[in-house]
Amino acid sequence: MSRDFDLKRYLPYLLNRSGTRIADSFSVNLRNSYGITLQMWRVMAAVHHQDGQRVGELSGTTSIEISTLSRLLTTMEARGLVERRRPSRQPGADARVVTINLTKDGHSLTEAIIPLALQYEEIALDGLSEQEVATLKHLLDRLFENMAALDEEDAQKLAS
Amino acid sequence: MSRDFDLKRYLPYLLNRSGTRIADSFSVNLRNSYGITLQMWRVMAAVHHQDGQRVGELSGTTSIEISTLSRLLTTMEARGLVERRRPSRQPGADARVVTINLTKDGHSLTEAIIPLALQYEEIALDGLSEQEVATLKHLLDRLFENMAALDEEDAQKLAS
DNA sequence: TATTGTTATACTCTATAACTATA
DNA sequence: TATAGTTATAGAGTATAACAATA
Repeated sequence: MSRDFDLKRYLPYLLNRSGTRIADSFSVNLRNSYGITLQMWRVMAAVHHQDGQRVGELSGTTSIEISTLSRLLTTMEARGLVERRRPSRQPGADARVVTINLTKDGHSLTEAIIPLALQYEEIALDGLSEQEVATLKHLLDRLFENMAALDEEDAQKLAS
Repeated sequence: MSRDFDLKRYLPYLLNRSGTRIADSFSVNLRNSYGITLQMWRVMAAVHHQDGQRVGELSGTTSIEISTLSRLLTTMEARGLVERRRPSRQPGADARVVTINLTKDGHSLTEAIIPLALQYEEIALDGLSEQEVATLKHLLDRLFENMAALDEEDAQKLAS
């Protein structure tokens, strides 16, 4: 084992295993209890948070790749959870844009799932102090921002 | 927007977006520079950390589903990165078990990638104090342990 | 020409279950 | 009967590129 690489203290490893563990468990529960996938929940939670997001924007907030998202939206539209809108001919509107809204049913389903989602968060954070929770969330935000600052060009230069 | 559900402060969301951002960027770099996938790297890093793990064990340490892993190992074996072993007829050995080792090439490739992996970690953690890094890693460990304590039976009872 | 979103294709990953060989 | 691992199949997700409509 390499002296300077300790998997058990390697951030991407720690991030991946806690993330997938929560995701996998919640995913099973969503399917069994509500018949939806985790990705559908992510879309619903994101649109619930901010209604009328563009498809590209939504791809960013959900971390779902845009072509996957476009087809996912078609499925969700067919199931009556969301609707696509071409922002009508307002002055200066960009007619290429498509915005996404929750339907009434989609909104109700989201509200119904939220308590379960919060229970999972509570279980994950069990035993942590308010202060620790705040610190953790703050630091996760920092990681995200730090990675955002790394563009593709810079990333390619890393492998030397 | 529901009063008690703030996506921007929702742990699974924060975890997922920082995790996928690091993973996506590293993944592109691994493919372009070394011709391997992120999942292959995860296997290599896990076996590098502890040689001779069983397939089931390795599924746990890599968070890769076991049937996916089994086929991935076949691919990696064909590329000369790892080898499968039936622990030979030692007294009391379980002949059903298959253990995984890095080949010499697999080991060299892993060692070659480690500096890049550490650079990604450094970028993600940029600007954080030693203390903050230690806290973050500790808390991510806690999350993982908390989720491990939740078995499937308990999980099903959550949706009420 | 560039951008927004959709669609097509091939590939990877997951979920489930059947299968083998052991125990 | 149960367990470790492999394999088969179908369904999701990703990567890439081509495409239509609009800017």
